Amino acid sequence: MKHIEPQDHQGSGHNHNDCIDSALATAEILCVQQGQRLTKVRRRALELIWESHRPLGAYQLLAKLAEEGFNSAPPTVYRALDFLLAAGLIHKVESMNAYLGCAHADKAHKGYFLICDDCHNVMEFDYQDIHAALIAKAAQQGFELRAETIELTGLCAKCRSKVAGANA
Amino acid sequence: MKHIEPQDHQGSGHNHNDCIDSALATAEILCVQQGQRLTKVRRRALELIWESHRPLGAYQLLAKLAEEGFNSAPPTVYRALDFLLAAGLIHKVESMNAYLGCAHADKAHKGYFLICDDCHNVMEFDYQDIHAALIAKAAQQGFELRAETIELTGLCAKCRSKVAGANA
DNA sequence: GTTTGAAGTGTTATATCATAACAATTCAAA
DNA sequence: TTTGAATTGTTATGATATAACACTTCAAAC
Repeated sequence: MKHIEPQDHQGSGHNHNDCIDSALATAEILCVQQGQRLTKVRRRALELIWESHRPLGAYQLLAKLAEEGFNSAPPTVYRALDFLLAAGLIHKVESMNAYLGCAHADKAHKGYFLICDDCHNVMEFDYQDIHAALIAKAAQQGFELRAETIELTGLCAKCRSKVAGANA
Repeated sequence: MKHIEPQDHQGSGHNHNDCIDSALATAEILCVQQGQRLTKVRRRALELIWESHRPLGAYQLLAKLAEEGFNSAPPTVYRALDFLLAAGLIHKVESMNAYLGCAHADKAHKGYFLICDDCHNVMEFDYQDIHAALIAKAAQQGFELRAETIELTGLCAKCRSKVAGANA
């Protein structure tokens, strides 16, 4: 069982800017390697998604881009999102219709998420045991797995103690 | 590891009407037990969802209901869907924005799905091992699990052989 | 350095999914 | 039968996403 990589860093006492910088650097390298162009709007979209501590909706992102002088029509943002998704630089959280920076874009992986119902923070985790079990389970049915959407919701540790405190 | 309960029955040589009847009968019993009212529109919505072999979109369902003289405004269908979801009689497939009859509404369970990218059929499966592992994994992080969205996409056995045949 | 063609972007319009708010009706318990 | 909660009707709007076609950019081929 591997450890969780926290996707959200609020309160963890470190400089989130480092994460953004690191994610952007990784993105640049990956795009060059794959002959993809990380254009201005794509790059800025990725930064903005990373700057948000929570999954960002397409129209929230569009508003931020528009503020900075980018074209403010929906296709702009959806094209950027499509690119970033295809490049594995972000994930879509299906149950929230929102988008999240991926902290390990350089490693092939699935996005497994723990989503807090209260603070809406999301942790991405990697869990090879479950992944292997799901592949095996699907194969048993003659099913060839392509993608996995694993989104778990509930209460994070911080919000649980907050609730407990309120009740005390 | 438990066996898969096929949610879609096309080609499996049995009478799908039996499944619908059984699901409806279960629904009636559950509603009575819980003091809930399975009204005309709710009942018919559930039947229509079951009659579809694939997850049904809210507006597809709305169109079918409208054909039969039910009110054709969106709130009608979303209210029915909300009721059926809350009662555990249907599931929402988040990655498709579509709704699916639940074959074991009488047993508390999570909806785990195998979704074919090609024919869009969906199989629901129950997998206690994974469920337990996910709970444990979440608990390890101090996270209290409430709901799970597990949606696996790929190619079902039938579509795999179809593709193989086309290439032969 | 010009051509050229593919990739990317701008723009308008529209499709698709979902809910807010308030009025009217139904239905069972008091 | 009243009465109040649940349900449904109705209008409007919000939220998410894509189609279609024109225009621009940019790098490789010439």
